[in-house]
Amino acid sequence: MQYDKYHNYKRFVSVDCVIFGYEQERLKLLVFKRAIEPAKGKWSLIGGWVKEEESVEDAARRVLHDITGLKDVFLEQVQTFSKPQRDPGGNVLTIAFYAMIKVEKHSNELINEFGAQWISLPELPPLIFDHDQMVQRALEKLRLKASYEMIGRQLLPEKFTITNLRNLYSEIFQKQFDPGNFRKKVLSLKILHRLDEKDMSESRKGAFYYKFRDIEEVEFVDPIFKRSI
Amino acid sequence: MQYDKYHNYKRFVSVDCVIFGYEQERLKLLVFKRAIEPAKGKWSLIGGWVKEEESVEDAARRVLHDITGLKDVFLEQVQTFSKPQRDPGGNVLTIAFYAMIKVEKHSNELINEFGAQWISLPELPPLIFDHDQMVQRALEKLRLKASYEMIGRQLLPEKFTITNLRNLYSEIFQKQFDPGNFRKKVLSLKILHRLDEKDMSESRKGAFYYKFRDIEEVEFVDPIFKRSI
DNA sequence: ATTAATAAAAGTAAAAAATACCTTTAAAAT
DNA sequence: ATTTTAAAGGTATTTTTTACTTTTATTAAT
Repeated sequence: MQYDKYHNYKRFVSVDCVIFGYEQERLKLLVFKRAIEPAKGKWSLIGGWVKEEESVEDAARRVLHDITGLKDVFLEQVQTFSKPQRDPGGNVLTIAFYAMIKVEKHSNELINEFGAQWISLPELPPLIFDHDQMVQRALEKLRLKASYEMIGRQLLPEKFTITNLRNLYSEIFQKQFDPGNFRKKVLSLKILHRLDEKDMSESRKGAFYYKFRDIEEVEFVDPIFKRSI
Repeated sequence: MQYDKYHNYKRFVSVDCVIFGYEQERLKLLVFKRAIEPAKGKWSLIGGWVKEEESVEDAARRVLHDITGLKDVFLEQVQTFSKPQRDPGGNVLTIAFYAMIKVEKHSNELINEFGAQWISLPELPPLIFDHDQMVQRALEKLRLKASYEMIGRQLLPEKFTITNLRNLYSEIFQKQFDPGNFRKKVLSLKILHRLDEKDMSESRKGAFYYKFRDIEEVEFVDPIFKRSI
């Protein structure tokens, strides 16, 4: 390697994952009891070392797979955190990711084994190191994404009602949306497909189940907000 | 250090900077003739090693200062690039940043010394490694930023005309904006302060110079696009 | 001194999008 | 048959965006 003389510029590199899920009409985060010192037993995000022969995306995907048993998870970089003192155990630079997973799909045994728990945002305990910051930035990213495209495909179960989708948005933005206007907006995007089945648990009339149309069918998705620039 | 047993997870870490400037009514990038092997003499972004005792932001700021002589430059993370084979010289993980600087303010001697050049986007030559990707992602970030807040404070000279600002936006988005509507939008944000002086070089009537109001004066800046969510 | 030329500045009308709010509907429970 | 409920489907108002027109301040030419 030509850069060997620069060996003192080497750093520990890890990834940390902010894992979003949606369960019982609440937006939740998968958090863990940390398994190693320092801060062993404290609440934290799940993370892992980045191996020499893998990219940070590969590492995050590997960590997620080890924990949830899931492949093909939605994953996006949040930001790199690199203050030399951020981790009292050593000078570790870490790349934060956020993921969205369908809670009902992942393997619970793995989660129990790792001392993990799904916790809704308002109930989230303080996390170790700068993990609270990571959560904050991940939320910002999620909100930004949700504001220019309709998300839910990665979080909601296969079939869901418009009310479920609206409630997901309420959870993400911590505000209420007008049911009629939200429905109008969502349906105008033409990304959903109505099933012939209804969810009868919430009302007399029942609410039609919908599912997201396959991405291949959807030629062009309008942004949620039309903008000129 | 408690993590010493994990020493094989150490990686070379560098930063690379996409430096935006605005000169002669064109959005430009500061690119460099690479000084070291491999790819010595080829066009590249400016980069540097991240030292053990600094954050990646500190490193990027240091690199920028060394090149331009400027402090307090606008700087934001773009994304981490980490494919093991991205740099043929070694397995280097790099955090890309983008910066905006006022071209007229920086020291030209430093730039000449480093074999640097301001080049407009359409004229940009192919860059080494994955630097073209970095430029693309930086541009996306810049566009996103410019679409929800009025930028220009970091790129334009102290005083400028609305036409200058509109032209900057045209360069960023590669499209024309209606002069009347752009003016109306910009002035409605109340972030500019009109001077009593005119630029007479572009028209008989002359165009008033403006400058950005101090950030302290500006209580709340409307986003460029009002959105509900 | 008057007029022509120019981009800046200001204004106006139409279209589109967002918002607030109202009515009807389908099914279940009484 | 009636009541109840959230869902579904409106409608009217307001706000924002877009397209286009008119006026203005100044210089240069006549």
